[in-house]
Amino acid sequence: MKTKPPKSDLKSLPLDSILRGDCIAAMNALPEGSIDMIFADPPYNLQLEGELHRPNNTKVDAVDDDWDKFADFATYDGFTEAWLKAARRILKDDGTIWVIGSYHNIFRVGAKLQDLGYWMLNDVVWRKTNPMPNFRGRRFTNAHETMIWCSKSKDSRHQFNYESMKALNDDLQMRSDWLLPICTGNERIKDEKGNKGHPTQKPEALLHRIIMASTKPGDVVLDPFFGSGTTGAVAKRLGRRWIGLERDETYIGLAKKRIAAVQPVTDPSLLHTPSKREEPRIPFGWLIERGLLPPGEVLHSLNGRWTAKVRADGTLISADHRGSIHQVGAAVQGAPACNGWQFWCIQREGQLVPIDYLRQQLRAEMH
Amino acid sequence: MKTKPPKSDLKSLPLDSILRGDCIAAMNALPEGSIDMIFADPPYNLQLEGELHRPNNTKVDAVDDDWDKFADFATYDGFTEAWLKAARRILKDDGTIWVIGSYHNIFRVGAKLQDLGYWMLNDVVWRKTNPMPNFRGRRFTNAHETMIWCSKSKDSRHQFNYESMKALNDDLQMRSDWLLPICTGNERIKDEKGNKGHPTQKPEALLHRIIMASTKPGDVVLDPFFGSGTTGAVAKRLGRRWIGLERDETYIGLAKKRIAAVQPVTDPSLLHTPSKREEPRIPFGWLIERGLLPPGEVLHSLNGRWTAKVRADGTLISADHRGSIHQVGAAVQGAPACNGWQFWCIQREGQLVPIDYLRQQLRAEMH
DNA sequence: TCCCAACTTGAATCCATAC
DNA sequence: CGTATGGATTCAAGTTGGG
Repeated sequence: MKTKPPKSDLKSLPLDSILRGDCIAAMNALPEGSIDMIFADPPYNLQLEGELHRPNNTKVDAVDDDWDKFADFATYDGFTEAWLKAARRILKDDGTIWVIGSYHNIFRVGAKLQDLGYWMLNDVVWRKTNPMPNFRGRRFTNAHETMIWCSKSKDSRHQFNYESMKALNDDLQMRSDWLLPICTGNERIKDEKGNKGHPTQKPEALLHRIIMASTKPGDVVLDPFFGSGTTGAVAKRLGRRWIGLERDETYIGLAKKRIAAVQPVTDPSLLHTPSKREEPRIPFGWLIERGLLPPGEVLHSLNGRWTAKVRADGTLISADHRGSIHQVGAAVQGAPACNGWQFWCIQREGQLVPIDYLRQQLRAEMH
Repeated sequence: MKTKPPKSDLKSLPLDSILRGDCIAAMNALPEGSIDMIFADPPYNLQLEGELHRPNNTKVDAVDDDWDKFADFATYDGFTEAWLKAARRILKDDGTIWVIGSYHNIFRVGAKLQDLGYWMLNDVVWRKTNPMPNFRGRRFTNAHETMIWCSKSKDSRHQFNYESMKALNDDLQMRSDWLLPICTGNERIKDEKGNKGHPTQKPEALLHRIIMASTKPGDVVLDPFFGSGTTGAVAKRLGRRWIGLERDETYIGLAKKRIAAVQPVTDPSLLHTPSKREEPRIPFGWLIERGLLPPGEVLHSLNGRWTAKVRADGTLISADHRGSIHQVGAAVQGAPACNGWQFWCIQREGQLVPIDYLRQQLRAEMH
């Protein structure tokens, strides 16, 4: 895509402010080709039926707001198409858009993005360090959300701050899976009654990474579903201009107050927020999945007095006991506890070698 | 969804074999409602690459009339719809399907799954320990692929081996993000010239987890895009039946040889993890009938705050409430529900012991 | 002031069976 | 079919409050 003169100048934009009303109408009222980056956190169209309780009988405070209710997929698709079209018109030719969602909506959003001519650059997974567990034990813990990052079209020359991302990631290329905690504690905006101000507030660290990756200082960032204003708060801190669109007057009030308190960072060297590198925990079961131990293999205790068989799910079974390597190790000895990694051994060239040896092997393979 | 008699018996299925030909035709020739789980690794929409290039080099702008590209997506969508429909017909009512893909195709596949009435259970992210780096430094390293797990419909009662997954993950719930290496080294199938036999061979560890999570021993697993046969190899090892569909004779040859060399785990106790849910039900009244508890015995709540008396018909009576162990437990606490087996206790040697202990005793006596 | 235990909470399509 | 009911099920952080 060729570099063009901007279709509008900054003065014609309602910079650093929140526009109240329907986001589609508001976007249609903005000048064409004027926005550098859009971050959108649209309704997810959750389809919840009854109530959900934790095992301790407390009720989960679910998202049941009217703004998340759609009659059916067709209605949701129509809404998605309408706002994505409006967004595409106001985006600069080299601008990009981020959309976040869960499995309830993200596949529909992604297909629509492609249908409308957006060009996918990445899908990025936000892995939550502290997701809500699955309380009924019927599925996998829903521990991530998906973001889609697109340019306006295939030929766009999008902004990507490769070096900044590399620096954020201990000098390794930033991957498409990001590990970040959900928004809790002091960061979570409260209303005057002390309740959570918005049910789906996103963490500032997430927006920090997104804005740092795909915009320059001074760029205009627009958020059509502004909510509690995380996008505006981080954009202001990072020296970007921002525009928020929001229907709900209460959310607007909370966001305004929040953003007013933000101090922009003037010294760019302060922007370096190194991410923690995670040390992967290695469950014993992974050795079986990975073929380092076959199901049915016999393990021997270090002293040779006991044996146990490896099961396909990573538990052990001995004459009288079944459970984890630690549990069975403790049980056969009648001990209160046992480190199964050191206690159980395999035969290697006539020697008994603790299974911890295999774990070290696996760790090395996983860096 | 109610348990129904199977619509076909195992004898009518081409078990543990590869059918050569088009997967849609092959699925249409199989009996309805006969498959427990489908794993599908469909082709990505790679023909898109060249065709998006406009001959006149005009920018992609007004999306609605960009019918060239729409035609490409439409072709892929038509193919996706056809094979997903055929797959849904042969799936048992309580069966599930897994589909893996990347951002090139997974959003279209996901939307189509929903449109066809499949019910999403999870989207699962396969995080690669060793992804291909991004050479141009214009995007994030593409370090994951996405899998969608669906039941046939909203009312299905899908198989999920919660305890096995928990065991595989050091006794913590298995999350929706899985860290596994890509398939390399000895596991990678080579052709007779020593080149890689299949371009997108999936790691056996991935299939191990999928099959362990969502099937029982003896279940029938079908893979409509069989390729190098990873699904068959792991299914055989884990005591499941399998059917592979594949067009390419070369891949079929490689897969047959590979699967023939697999040693199945024969001991069922290594494959099946019992769960509390599948234990036979013991009515509380049986404890009284069998003399384990005399009528009039006083039960104490686990925290010692409440008491209730056992009546001869197996109900309890407290100061204000009368009913089952669960009902009275819930009522005294003012809770929406209560597991009376864990809540109510008897005195044994000065300790409060949950009545669940007596249930276990009774279960043991009944083997 | 420090420490530890107890309590709270988060975008959730979260049950199975008998009658 | 619908309705009633037995009874299985949670992880990581942050906050609160007492000793």
